[in-house]
Amino acid sequence: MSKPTEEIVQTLKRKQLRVTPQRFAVYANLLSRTDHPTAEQILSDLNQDAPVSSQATIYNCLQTLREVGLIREVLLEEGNCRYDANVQPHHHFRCGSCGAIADIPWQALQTIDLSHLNPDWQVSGYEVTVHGTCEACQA
Amino acid sequence: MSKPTEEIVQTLKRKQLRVTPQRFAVYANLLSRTDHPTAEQILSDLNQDAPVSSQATIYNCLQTLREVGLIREVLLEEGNCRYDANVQPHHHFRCGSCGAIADIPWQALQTIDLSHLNPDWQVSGYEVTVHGTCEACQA
DNA sequence: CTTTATCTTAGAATAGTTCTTAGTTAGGAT
DNA sequence: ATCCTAACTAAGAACTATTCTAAGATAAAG
Ligand SMILES: [Mn+2]
Ligand SMILES: [Mn+2]
Ligand SMILES: [Zn+2]
Ligand SMILES: [Zn+2]
Repeated sequence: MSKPTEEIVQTLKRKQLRVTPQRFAVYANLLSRTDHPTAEQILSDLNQDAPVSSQATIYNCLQTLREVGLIREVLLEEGNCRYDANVQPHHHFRCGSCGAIADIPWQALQTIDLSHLNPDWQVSGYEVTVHGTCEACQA
Repeated sequence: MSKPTEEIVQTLKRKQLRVTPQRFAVYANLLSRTDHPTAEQILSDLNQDAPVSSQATIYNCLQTLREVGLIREVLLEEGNCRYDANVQPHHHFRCGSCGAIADIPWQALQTIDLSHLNPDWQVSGYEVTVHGTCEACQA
């Protein structure tokens, strides 16, 4: 999922965003991982060698990136907002033991027919959350 | 979904819980509604006429009721934990405009085949979240 | 009735996130 | 190349949702 630097820069510019070191770092970090980190995890990852960004800026960057549709939130546990640079439709698996979240490709599950739901609703999409235990957490 | 008082009392006792006025009120309130309220909404609902419960007790009750499996959390928007007295498997519809959450009966959607997912995962269940706009929010 | 483990509560504490405000800067304009 | 400024960063304060503390109250068993 990791992209070359120049491609990331172009992606940000295409969204009319100034390419600051912090914003680049946050987006590049999210693109490089598939573990749906929290803001706090991104912060400590970026600053582990040398200070790169403040906490407030991480939150600002995440919010901005979300507003332009480059990243999205994943809400699967209380009080923990996780982020995902994969904005294509896909599903998630969550380990109830360790909290790990993994992607499930859209095509891995059959398409669900939503045509018989409440006709008053204007449906725009859906996603499936699968619950279970990951390999590492099985006794 | 509302149940007679005695039935609620018996349900709590069956779970070895002391039937306090506050705990009864929280559970009865949740049973009487299908809108997946937040702790704050339950609090103000219970106390609107006369003081019935403190904030801390609402949180305590919700946690206890969840631990014994009488209610469950519904996490569909950031920073807002909602509660549901319907603990049978079912799906949810969320209006992206007003945030309203509605139940979708389990049988309303076809069963999803999860047998071809990562075999290292021990799958225990799943649920579908449908996104869209509710009737009231359509222009 | 007594007894006591459980429960409630006000207020303090905590954690995640957002706000404020002053200084910095990316990048278009000159 | 330098200037200009709207956009951005950042430290700390503020805010909000939730949990903790510890002291008094009570459901319900005996
Ligand atoms: Mn994902
Ligand atoms: Mn529900
Ligand atoms: Zn796990
Ligand atoms: Zn709506």
